[in-house]
Amino acid sequence: MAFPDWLGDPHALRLIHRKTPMQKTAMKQHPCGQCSFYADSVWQPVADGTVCVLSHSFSRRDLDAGQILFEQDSENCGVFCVSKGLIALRTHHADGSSTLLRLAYPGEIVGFRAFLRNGQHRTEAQALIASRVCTVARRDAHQIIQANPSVLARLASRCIKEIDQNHERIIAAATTSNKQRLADLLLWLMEHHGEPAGDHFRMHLPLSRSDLADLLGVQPETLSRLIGRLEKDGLFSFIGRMVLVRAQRMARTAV
Amino acid sequence: MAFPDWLGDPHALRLIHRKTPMQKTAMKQHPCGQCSFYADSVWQPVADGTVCVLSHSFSRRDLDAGQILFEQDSENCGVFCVSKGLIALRTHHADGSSTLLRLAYPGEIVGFRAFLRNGQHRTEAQALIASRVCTVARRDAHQIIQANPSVLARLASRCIKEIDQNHERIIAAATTSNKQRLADLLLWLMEHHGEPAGDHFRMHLPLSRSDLADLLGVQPETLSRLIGRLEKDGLFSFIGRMVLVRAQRMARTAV
DNA sequence: CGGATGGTTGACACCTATCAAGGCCAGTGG
DNA sequence: CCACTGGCCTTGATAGGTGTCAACCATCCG
Repeated sequence: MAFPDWLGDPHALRLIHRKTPMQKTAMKQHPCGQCSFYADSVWQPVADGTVCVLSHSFSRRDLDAGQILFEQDSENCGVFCVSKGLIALRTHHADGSSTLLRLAYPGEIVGFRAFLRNGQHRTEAQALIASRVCTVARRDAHQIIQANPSVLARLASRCIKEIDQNHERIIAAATTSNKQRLADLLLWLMEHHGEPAGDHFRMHLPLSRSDLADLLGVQPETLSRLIGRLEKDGLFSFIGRMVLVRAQRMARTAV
Repeated sequence: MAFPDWLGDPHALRLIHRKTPMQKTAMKQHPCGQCSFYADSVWQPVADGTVCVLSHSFSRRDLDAGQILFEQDSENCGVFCVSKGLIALRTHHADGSSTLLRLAYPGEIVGFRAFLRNGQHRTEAQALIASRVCTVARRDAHQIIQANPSVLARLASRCIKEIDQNHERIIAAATTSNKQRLADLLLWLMEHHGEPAGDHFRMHLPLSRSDLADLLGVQPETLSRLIGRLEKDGLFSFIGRMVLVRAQRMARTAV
């Protein structure tokens, strides 16, 4: 299945990693050792004595759908890693409206901008579905980075990934129609949330219509009409937040 | 004058720094010591023995208007710092069209994504006006970062800045009209390239119309009409690439 | 029941992309 | 000198897309 570049590779962090016996020992003590994203974790390079610091300031937190992980303009209190579920990053504007800027899936880091600039969050993080987030407290995270610069390198590489995605999003907005981008977005979401249903695929949308509209940069009314047009094309069906896609494989140029 | 957030603060790096005698000595040996952006240079933390490595792999290059600094899909060969002029980062698409993604002014770093991912450039860098760029070769840059992690921290902070700007750009695109964003963009460019002319300000646009259109995410024909509408409003005048703005101070809500 | 929320639909004005044509200007070659 | 060309930009016509305002519906909840 073809994916829209501006959303990134949905499976980028879903990797199976083989472990040597030595690595297995290290993983036992490492707080991320149990995590399926261990190999790509920004904390993976932490070893030896520093693991204690990491373990000490490490905390897991379960979030219900709709719950807020951190508020906009709040002080950063650490580095958050999504372990399960789906986190939405949005900004609230002065006029009361808000814009959904990014989705963060398991394996992705959240709140690192505020952490690196040692300041306030410019976005709000909200769990869209039941989620689990692992946190490393700010003070200790700084200490760990001090002791182990390759953690910083991994953080930087996440930044690069995000800049790349932003660029793809800007390019997609300039070169692709809204209808096509909605189709791309839906197929991409289907990769995460979809399940087979006969010859179809089906999912429960984790996003409200207005969040979807934000991701495309259009008004909710326009989104509603885009959905109508997609449905008329016959590839998608919509029943509330249930979405069915008829073709399992759909080229980006097919719509 | 009010600035559009999505373009960043045009004076962010124009700072006057006081120097202690000790700093003055360090600056004499430091290749960036003469640069007016020394205090904020990503290489500023480099000191002592490592300065030799830095100086050794340091090279300056002057570019004419229109000249290419690096090509898209070319291998990264170092970290580039804009010292003078204006660099445009654009991507070329398969269909022959291209999109201007970012402008880099003196003090800004260019090509660091390819450097950090140790791969190819995804954008092309072109000098829009006569420019000077300082380069630190890749191999040595990696060595310097290894020896001095705070350089990496500064690079990461540049990444954060770029992500912030991308976010502001996405928000601006979703909440502001194209006409308003063009006015914002012109005023922002005026800060860099404008000069007083009586009670007006005047500048020679460093960008073609189609580059301007790219920055707004519209077609060139639309840009031409937006310019016409701005001119009709009376705040701007256009004669080819010469732009006059009547009011020195113009609120973002004034258009 | 009343009200809030989330979503859809309609009407309308406006904006934009697209295609086509033409103007302006610098460079080129007769 | 002129004609020609190509790049850059503008303008016009037109169809289609989008924002905005408003009404409406379904659902949930106190």
